[in-house]
Amino acid sequence: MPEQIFQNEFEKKTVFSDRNLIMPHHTPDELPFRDEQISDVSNVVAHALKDKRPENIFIYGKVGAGKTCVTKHVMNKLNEFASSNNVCAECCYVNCRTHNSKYRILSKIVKDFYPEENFLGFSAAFIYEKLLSHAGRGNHVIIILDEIDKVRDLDELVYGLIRGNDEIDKGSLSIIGISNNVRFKERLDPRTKSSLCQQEMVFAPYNAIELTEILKQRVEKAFKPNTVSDSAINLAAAYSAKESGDARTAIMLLLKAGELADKSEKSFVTDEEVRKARKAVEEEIIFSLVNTLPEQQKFVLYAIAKLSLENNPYKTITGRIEEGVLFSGEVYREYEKVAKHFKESAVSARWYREYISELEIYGLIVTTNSGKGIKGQTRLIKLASEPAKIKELIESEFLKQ
DNA sequence: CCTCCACAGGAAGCGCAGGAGT
DNA sequence: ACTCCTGCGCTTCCTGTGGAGG
Repeated sequence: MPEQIFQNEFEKKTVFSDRNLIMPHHTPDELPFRDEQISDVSNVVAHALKDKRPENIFIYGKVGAGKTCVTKHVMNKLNEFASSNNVCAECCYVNCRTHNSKYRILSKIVKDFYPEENFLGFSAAFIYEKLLSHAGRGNHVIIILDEIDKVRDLDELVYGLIRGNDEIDKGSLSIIGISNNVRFKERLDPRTKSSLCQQEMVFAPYNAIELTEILKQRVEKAFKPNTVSDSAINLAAAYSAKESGDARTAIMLLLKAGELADKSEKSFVTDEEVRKARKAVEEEIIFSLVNTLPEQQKFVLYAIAKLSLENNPYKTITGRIEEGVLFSGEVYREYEKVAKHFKESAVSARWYREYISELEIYGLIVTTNSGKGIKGQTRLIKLASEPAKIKELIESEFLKQ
């Protein structure tokens, strides 16, 4: 039986030549339209090769604008160059989503330098000293903090690392911070801010033309020749450019489209696959979004979906007629019923409004302020996607438990 | 014009979990 | 091991707002 499955899988036709090259985490050798940024980062980092401390860099840009790719690319090149020329400069990459405190970051860095030793359970001070003595031997250490906004005690971390430079005669410590959150910089301690932002760089999102070129390059490497039509690539680029200019989702879109082609045993990826892939990706996002919602918020969303289905007689708003539009108060009362049904107590009306605002930020619902024709001031709520699907999704979630 | 309605959203404060300091 | 502190989710209370209706 397994032999049969293996044999089938082995013989299965595929449009991919090397699927790994189109996975989201893969760092490509070439980064189109980022030459300027690469040389900017390299110029700063290059000081380390001349036994000088590179300035700290703060890189800001939206998701999928190539921030991580560019820094990782420069990091790899620098590490290569340093080791082949016997220079004591090294980069160390930390993703702060998983290492989100000073202690975790420091242990991760030290562990990278001494892979054979185990630092679990050692005090923060010990690990800090270990890092300092490593740098103090003449090493120029550049620490890349990706998603730096996720660090809980960033002020202390930055302060500690900067101050560390005063305590060592040789070598140095520098930071490259990467973030996609604009407002995060504002909450920083002014001293942290000024030392972290010695050099500031902004990565603009890609436009449709650039995305097309990026996708073409990836397709050439990851797909078999002539399996992806030009218009499919253009479509994927156009979708992503319109929404965010995000290269990562554009690439994901093509990966998904390729998978769909394989599944239906087609040997080409066309517009149709890209369109289907987009729908699938959207649904996946909604699915995971809804799944991670707190229970009470699921009740609220469920109440909205339920009412949207029931209230089919269209609600009239002066001048226009819309389907599935609900009043805030009406939803709250329904939500109370839903919560009661599941034997949970409902949150207060005030907090329910916070839930509504949050659901809107997530893009699960759309709200507008009531205008003329409606008593008082209230919000009109509408589900952003199909009510039946949302209702079904949440119902299946609760049946599982 | 005033009052009422049906909410929006700010401010203060409460209870709790979990991390830091001792 | 213990306190202390802090952030988080939430409630309570309150003021503000814009249209309906008298």
